[in-house]
Amino acid sequence: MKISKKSEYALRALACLGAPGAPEVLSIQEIARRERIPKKFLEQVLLALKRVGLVQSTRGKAGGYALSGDPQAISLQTVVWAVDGPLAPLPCVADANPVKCADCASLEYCWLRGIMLEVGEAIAAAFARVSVAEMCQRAETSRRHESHVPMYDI
Amino acid sequence: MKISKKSEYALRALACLGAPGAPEVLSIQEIARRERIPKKFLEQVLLALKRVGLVQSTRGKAGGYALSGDPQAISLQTVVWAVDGPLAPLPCVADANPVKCADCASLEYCWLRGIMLEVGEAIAAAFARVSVAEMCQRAETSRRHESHVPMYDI
DNA sequence: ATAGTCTTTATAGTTTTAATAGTCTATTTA
DNA sequence: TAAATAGACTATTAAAACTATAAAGACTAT
Repeated sequence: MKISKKSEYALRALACLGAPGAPEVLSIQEIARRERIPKKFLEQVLLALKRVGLVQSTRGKAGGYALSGDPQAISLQTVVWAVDGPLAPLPCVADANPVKCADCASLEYCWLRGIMLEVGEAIAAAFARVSVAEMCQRAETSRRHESHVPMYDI
Repeated sequence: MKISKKSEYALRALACLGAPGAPEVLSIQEIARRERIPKKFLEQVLLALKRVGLVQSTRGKAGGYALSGDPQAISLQTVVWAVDGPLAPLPCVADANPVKCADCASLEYCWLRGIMLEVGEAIAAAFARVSVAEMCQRAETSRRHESHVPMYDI
């Protein structure tokens, strides 16, 4: 039940782009440097975010990525969904394209699916509760604390 | 965010052992046959369940596995935990042995960890809401429906 | 034109998960 | 006590998923 590196990087990249005081537009390279994310991998992540419209990009010199849309209105569920697909504990629970398990008589009458459906909804709800804006705020608070963390804690 | 086959098999095996009308003791072979689970793999799953006391076993002829403890009092969280470990979205969120991520200043001040901690709790709570007894009941209801499912639905 | 950037596709490397194999120990029964 | 049946444990293999990198192309501002 772990989230992928891809999701983690996506969240960190968005927090980076939404950090107060940061330039609106940041290049892949710059984000990679700031968040210590492998650049080539980050490229794929940002592309996935772009496909669903969470960020926009400009090419050429001084180009890069910027947040798109209202950070208040975008939940982490949307982000994770964009890079990792549905938050389903079983393939048969995916909202978009549920795949029946080999040994189940039918989708409707699978008891395990019923349970996992509920679990999946709980997971989705947990991510849905946090907006990108709130995440950025939390990150900022954390950054302020970090500078006070003594070295032996690191 | 998928659960492992191991967890799925564990749940199915328990539902099999707790099915009303089923013999108290079932051999690995019998469970494997009923649930169409690879026998040797099921063996490992049942061992994991035994280690935490969810089932008990007897060897020799007429031996096998049986439920242990009160199915009402055991939640699916316990089951999944037994075979897959903590339901943590990130390694730093594990309840028992949290591992700090390489790039975080500290466990306490990581904003991502804060968020994932909440998500992890939501997941755990979702599993905790369902008891083994309830699962068995659901499975039974489902079995009754299955027999009425027309072939073209299968 | 050129430097800097994103885009796309392909592929290599690594880790995790799933499944299998083999050997050992315990229990019943003839 | 030997044969049959069943679990216990350790190790190995196979497959899939995930993470990361590479290379060539396309776009934009200067």
